[in-house]
Amino acid sequence: MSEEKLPKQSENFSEWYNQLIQKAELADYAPVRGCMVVRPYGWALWENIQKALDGRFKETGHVNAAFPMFIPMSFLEKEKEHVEGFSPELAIVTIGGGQTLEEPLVVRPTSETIIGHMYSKWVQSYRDLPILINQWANVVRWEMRTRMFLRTLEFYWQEGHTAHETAEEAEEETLKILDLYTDFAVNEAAVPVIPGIKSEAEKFAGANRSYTIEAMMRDTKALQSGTSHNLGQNFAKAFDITYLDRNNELQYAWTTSWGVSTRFVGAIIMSHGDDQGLILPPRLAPIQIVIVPIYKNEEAKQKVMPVVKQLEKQLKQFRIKVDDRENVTPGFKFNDWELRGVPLRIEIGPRDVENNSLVVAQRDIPGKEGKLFLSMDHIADQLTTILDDFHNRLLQRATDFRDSHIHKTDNYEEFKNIVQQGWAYAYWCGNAACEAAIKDETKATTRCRPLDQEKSEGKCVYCGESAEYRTYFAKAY
RNA sequence: CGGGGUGUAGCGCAGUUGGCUAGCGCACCGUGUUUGGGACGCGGGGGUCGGCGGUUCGAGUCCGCCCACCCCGACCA
Repeated sequence: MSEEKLPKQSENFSEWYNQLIQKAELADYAPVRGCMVVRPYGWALWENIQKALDGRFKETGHVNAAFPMFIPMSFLEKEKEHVEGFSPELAIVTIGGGQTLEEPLVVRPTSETIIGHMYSKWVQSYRDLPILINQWANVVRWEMRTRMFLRTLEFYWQEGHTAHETAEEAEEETLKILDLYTDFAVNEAAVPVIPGIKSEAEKFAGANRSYTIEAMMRDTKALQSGTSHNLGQNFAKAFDITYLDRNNELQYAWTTSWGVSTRFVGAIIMSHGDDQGLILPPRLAPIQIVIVPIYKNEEAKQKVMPVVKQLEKQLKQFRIKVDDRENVTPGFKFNDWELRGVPLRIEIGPRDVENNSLVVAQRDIPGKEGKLFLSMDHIADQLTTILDDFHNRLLQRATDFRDSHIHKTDNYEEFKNIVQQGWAYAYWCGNAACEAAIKDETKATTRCRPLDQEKSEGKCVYCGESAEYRTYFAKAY
């Protein structure tokens, strides 16, 4: 429950974000720098994200397993790019049970290495492939600068790790997962994302190719919201994942990895929230509908509460909460649940009981405009439709916002202005030097080259050399 | 790691040139009146003043060291 008003998004987006997380009780600062405690409301949201993703993984033939959190230091060192990428941010355990360990143990920053090690034991023949394993886990990356959900020392995620017979199958898997992530983001979270390919500089340490779904937050910054990597044979060679193929010849397997983390909670907060607080997408919201009973005295309460209880039973198919707190006023409750982003609020007072009606307030439409005055008849069906419409409006609003802040440009001066308040969509020659110079001069990084883009003729927005594709450039989290 | 800032009740803060039993708002507990857009009265509980050491008759206040966190930078899937 919170008393003071939230800062306005337009005035201080970053404070808005930090305070909202605490006031809405999604998470709290832990006593360790850079770590967070995910509170029940935040975790319930994450659980719904998990459910939506996990179902999709299972439908596409993946299974869950669990690998250890401790990884021998030497494993990390087996893949050169991988260790170079991760060594600055490793947490390393050197003492166990009071004894200095013979070999330090790394707290996993990601599990390619230890899973690669196991796959080399499990894979002998092409008949053992593909392996399609996912794990839900926590990982640790010792970041310099942290932010709740977006970048914490420890975070929760799923990491899928697959091994395949051929390069083609691995690439197919990588793209299949990118599609799955896109479908999840759009249809569950109402977060419009742009699926694309990462530049060499931005790709995963040890991957041949990294794909991403990029989302625009309401301050126009980009957030990488999920990634899918084609690891080629890099890890197979480092960990000796070999198999006898159909011609009885020894081959290295082709592997992939992919992940979505608690960072996605940040994506939801910053894609949909407004000055009143959170707006949660109905398919993921821990509470989809809150019922606030309204009465002035005991007599009115006796009339209202039985109807509320009856309605609660009738609406079991929804994630529903009756706010029967006696110590706060309905007005307070309205603001409280709006802060927490509950999509729909049902108000039932004596007048409604008389009329067999109720009031439904929609979180995304402020004030009286958003209130629907409905009959109790067929109320569940009505609410189903209202929630679907809600989802569609959220998605539409986020998409419109994004599209109106993306600008195509072929001029570097214009480019510099665009990335101050949006994304630039510009030709880039692919040269890392241009990418680095742009980052240096504008703070904008390459986000991705969208997959649905046709090859065309253009000139790099920075150096003027010929270029075949446009790339999104933006400031990013 | 560099620059800046802050540590006093759960949160936000005040506490003057060192001086009485360390205060205020919100939150919390009890109670009564309230309740369709953030209610109010009355009565309560809660503190090793970040830590250690020093100066002093006396330290939240002055000095030294340490610790933690925040912001900016460097860094970063």
